[in-house]
Amino acid sequence: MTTPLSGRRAQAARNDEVILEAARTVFMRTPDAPIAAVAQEAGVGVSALYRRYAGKEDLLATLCADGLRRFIQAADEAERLDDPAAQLDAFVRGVIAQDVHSLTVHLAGTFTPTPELGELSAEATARGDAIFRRAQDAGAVRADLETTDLAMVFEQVTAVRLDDPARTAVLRDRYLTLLLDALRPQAATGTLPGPAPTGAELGARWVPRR
Amino acid sequence: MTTPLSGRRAQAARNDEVILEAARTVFMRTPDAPIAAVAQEAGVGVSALYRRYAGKEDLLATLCADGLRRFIQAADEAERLDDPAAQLDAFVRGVIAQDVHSLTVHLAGTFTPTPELGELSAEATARGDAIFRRAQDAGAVRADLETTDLAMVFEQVTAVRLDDPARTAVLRDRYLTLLLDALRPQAATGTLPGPAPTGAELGARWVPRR
DNA sequence: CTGGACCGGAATGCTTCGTTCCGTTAGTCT
DNA sequence: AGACTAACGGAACGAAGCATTCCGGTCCAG
Repeated sequence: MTTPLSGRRAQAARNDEVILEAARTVFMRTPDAPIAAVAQEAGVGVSALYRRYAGKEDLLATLCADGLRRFIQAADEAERLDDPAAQLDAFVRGVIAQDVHSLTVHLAGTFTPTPELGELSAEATARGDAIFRRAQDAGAVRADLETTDLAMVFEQVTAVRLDDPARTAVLRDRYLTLLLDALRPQAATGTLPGPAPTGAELGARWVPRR
Repeated sequence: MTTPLSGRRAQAARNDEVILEAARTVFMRTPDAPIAAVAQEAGVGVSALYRRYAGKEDLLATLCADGLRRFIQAADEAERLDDPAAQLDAFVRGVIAQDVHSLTVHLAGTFTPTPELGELSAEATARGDAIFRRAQDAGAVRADLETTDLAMVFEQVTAVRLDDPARTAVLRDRYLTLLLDALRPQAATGTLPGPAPTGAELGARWVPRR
């Protein structure tokens, strides 16, 4: 009943999930890990991987799309709250908790983008933008910040990384809390220098490097 | 008069500087760049490099020591100011402006450490600690922060990185300003979660990986 | 004029992958 | 029961990237 499929076929179906999970684990830790590392983490041979994905790019693109869906899902969950400030808080924490950034931006540029990824990316951006704007309109975010700054906040917190994943999560929570405090208008002592990142600057990361 | 040494020897002496400068530029942008990239940036052949350094490790260690000295120098300059709060501000901005973090932590672990590096590192840590403590004692820094948090702030701001170096500097200034605002006691809405990083956690990055 | 310090850059040998190949196993079907 | 074959594990292969070495040239110094 847990597995409607029997024997061999069930094993294969289970492997689908195990492999995807292993890939997420491995590439989150090391974006340029070899395929063999994923196989080892999953406890399978490399051929089990190539049976499911045409190549490394294919796997990476799948993971990236998955990451964008998690990003959108984090927006969904956050928007269930009433207060715009609470929404932004929940959204940002959700994105960081799932380490979505490692799954998207850090993987982007290692494969040629598909149309689907473009659409997902556009939706993700729009959703984050909406949440941010509402919080800002509600006076919960200092006026000299823009939506694109959010991407950089993700980038910065994601840079906190130790060998131990659990410890990393705790530390990220620490600095995320610090940064969320910083976003409030009350924290401002002056005006932030420089223009915020442009969409083009952020989008540049999606084009394959070299 | 610009070159007391003549002809061939002068060229060589000039190359010393050009090569080190090129190495700094290249490895700051790409910590795992090939030697050939440094040679190209310097406009020389690879043999000019190997004439001066025993190998890549040697060059990297030199660069790393140089970075630590810049770190200490940033502390020197900051301490010329009177106000402890201003000292901390100047120190942090100085470290980021020179991208010292890319020159030290990001390079560490790619070579076997020398005793000299250990000493430099210890001094650098102590100097940063002193500046931080004074600022905190003066009430300019929230009480739930520790010196080791400073390292993580550097780590995070350094993660802001675009293709254009000039633009990167501007953006880092933007987020550094945001973070410096966040360090003040007035910005706190609660207590930061999780313990700050330990010295051991930060030191782990200096041991060669794998 | 000439020896040799300095160089530029090709050649070398090694390591690290992505991908393919082949023999094996264990459900499945008659 | 006895093939048949989907699904594997993992070694083998070939391509790339790179640190380091080597082999002529070049151009002062003496």
